[in-house]
Amino acid sequence: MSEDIAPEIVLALEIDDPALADRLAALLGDIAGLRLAGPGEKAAAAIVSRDPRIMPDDIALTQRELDVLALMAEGGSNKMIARQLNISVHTVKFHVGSLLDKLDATGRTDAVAHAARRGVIEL
Amino acid sequence: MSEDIAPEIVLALEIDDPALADRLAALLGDIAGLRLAGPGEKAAAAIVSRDPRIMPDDIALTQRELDVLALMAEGGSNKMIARQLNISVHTVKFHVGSLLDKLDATGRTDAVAHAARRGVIEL
DNA sequence: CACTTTCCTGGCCATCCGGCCAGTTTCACA
DNA sequence: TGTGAAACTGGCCGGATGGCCAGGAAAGTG
Repeated sequence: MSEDIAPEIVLALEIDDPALADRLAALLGDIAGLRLAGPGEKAAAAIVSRDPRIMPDDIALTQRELDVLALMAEGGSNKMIARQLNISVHTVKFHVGSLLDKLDATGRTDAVAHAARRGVIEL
Repeated sequence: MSEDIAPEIVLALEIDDPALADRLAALLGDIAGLRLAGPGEKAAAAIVSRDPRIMPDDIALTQRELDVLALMAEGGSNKMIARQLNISVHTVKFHVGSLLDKLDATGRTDAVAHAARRGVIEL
């Protein structure tokens, strides 16, 4: 038993919804063997939002937009995405434009970041 | 009173490491107001692995690179980043180039995605 | 003192990106 | 049938991006 007592498990709380975050913090705040991570602290695991952060209907993404978005998140250029999906670069730009619009992003990098934050895509 | 008590928070436990998963399950198993999700059950949040996917030393990012990276993740253009950091666009490009190199990315979008995956930045 | 690292700046240029215009097809739904 | 949404394609063009070259200044280390 050199493995002396299990060290505390440090949990990062990464929840956007303040209400939910508060409730979780309260519930988890004083459990022996478990501690919430401070800002910037390294954690063994994180609690992340899994609620289908509902996307307002008017900005629901179409299947094709999701296809393009996924490839964007992989760092694909318009040209590469076009090849992957067997469509023209123009069409890719068209979908990218819609994505920037719907995700309220300034560019493709911003679009991917927003989508990831909203849980639309998983990095 | 009318605010009838907060409903249970359902947490999904998505940890690969069996040991860590077991310990967490044990710790969280009987907390009032909180319940672990069954298989397939929808959860309000999930506990995911956040193991410090260590960054090899040779790709350690400098402070300035982290500054630029953070602003990139916010969708900032080279010009905007330059203004924010009070440096020239050329210098921003220089740091972006280093980032693409170190993160093995094909472009700024890819760089941000990689950095997020590695836990270098938080989206 | 040399030496290295980090940070900084400039020019040049091919390519990519995103916004604008315009159009066609297909399919579901009223 | 017509009306709309989605997907697709094209041209055009200003600006952004990224790679290449070349340097300089400051701080820390041997």
